[in-house]
Order: sequence, then C-alpha cells, then structure tokens
Amino acid sequence: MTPPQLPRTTSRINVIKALAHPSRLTIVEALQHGEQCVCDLRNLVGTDLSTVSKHLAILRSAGLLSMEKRGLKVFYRLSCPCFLDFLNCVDRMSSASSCSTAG
Amino acid sequence: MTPPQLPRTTSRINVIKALAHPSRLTIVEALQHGEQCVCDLRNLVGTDLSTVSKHLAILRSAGLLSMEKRGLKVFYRLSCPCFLDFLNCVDRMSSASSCSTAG
DNA sequence: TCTTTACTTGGCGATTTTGCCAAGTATTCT
DNA sequence: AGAATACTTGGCAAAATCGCCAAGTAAAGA
Repeated sequence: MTPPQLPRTTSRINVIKALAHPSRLTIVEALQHGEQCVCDLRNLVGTDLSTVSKHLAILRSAGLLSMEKRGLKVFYRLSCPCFLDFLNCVDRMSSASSCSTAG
Repeated sequence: MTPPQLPRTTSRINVIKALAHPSRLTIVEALQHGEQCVCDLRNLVGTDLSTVSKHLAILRSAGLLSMEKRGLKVFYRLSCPCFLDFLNCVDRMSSASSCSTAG
C-alpha cells in the first residue's frame, strides 16, 4: 500500500492522473479549440461511446471539464483556460534536448 | 485496445504518466530543492527500496531525472529546471475556484 | 404516448500497474 | 580476498485501470 502524501501532492495527483491516458489527453487537447459534443469526441478517440463517457466523467470529476446539455446533445468544454500553459510545460519536459542540456 | 494518437500526444503521455503516481510525484517534488540519494528518497516515500528504485527508473526513462553515482550512493536530480512551472500549472488547474470562475 | 437519439451507468473480463521478496551488481572497507 | 553498503533487476501476486456489452435515463419528434 502507498504511504500518505501531502495534501497538495494528493490534489496534484488527482489532476495528473486524469490526464494520464491517451484518450483523455486527446479529448482535452481537442477541447482547446472550443466545446464539442460527446458524439464528436467519440469519433475523435474511436472507442465505444460508453468508454468515452467514462473518460469524460473522470476529467469532469478532476475539475478539468464542465458540461452543458443542449437538446439531446451534451457539450463539454475546458473549465480551465490555463490548460495550454500546462501542455507547454509538458512539452518542454518531454523534449529532453531542451531540458537536460540546459544546465 | 486504445486507438492511435498523434505523436505529440504520445510523448506528452509519456511524461504525464511518469508523474501520475503519488510516490513518483513526491520524489520529484523533493528533488526541486536539490539532488538526493536513493536512501533519502526511500525514507521520504516509505516503501521498499526496490519499489523506490523502480519508480526512479520510470522517471528516468521519461527523461525527468538524471542520476550520478558517487561512491556507494546514487544521487538523483531533476533533469528539467522547468518543472516548477509545470507544478504551478497543475496547481492552477487543481484549484477549480481560480479556474472555472475566471471566464 | 411511443420511438428515436444522445448519453450515462452497471458489470465484468482483460490488461496494466504496483509493491514486496529474493537475488544480483557495483563500490568501499578491512 | 571477503564482508558490508547502496542500489538494481527478476518474478510474482494483489490492486487498479480499461473497454466492451447491456441496461437505464433524458430530451425531442412523430
């Protein structure tokens, strides 16, 4: 079993884990350009509708997405505009050349 | 099985997944203040030494940490100075109040 | 009201991740 | 050389995650 962590670490993990799946990150990346309904996101990630729906629930419970039902469709959008900054940070870290050679 | 993603998404996932575990994030947070040997990190996270070592291998293969052996001890440090920015971004997203009320 | 559309939730097998123990490697000390 | 220290790797069981199918809910249309 995992030992206890600091509260701040726990809330950080909540966000990071939500983003740590290809389909979920793909969804979030797509929503940078504006809201989309679940059926569109389903076409994007290519898995079963129920699977997409569960991924969306995870992102929502992490506070990253908000939803709005209009007619039959449910639209999802980023609840945090600062998400682009986050991805820029990830990119800087994932490109080891610009990181490890810096020091 | 998960459908294919964009290459950039894949490399992002590589980094995010490495950070998506309490012990690993705790390790990385600790290394913000400077390098530490494995035995110190073991005391920090409180699990078996072999478990810590495997977590470190994951962080290393994601390009986030670099290691250096001096004597008997192995010291780990952040290979990317921009990591603090990353955590700031996570914190902004994890505090839903400062995000969703912004727009 | 009955049907259709769009989505969510329950459930379960399959895959992945995690953590401990045991064993192996490298370096230092005696 | 032999022992001790600091760590890594192999292996496996337990736990968590994932994705599909089936069933349920809500709104719109006939």
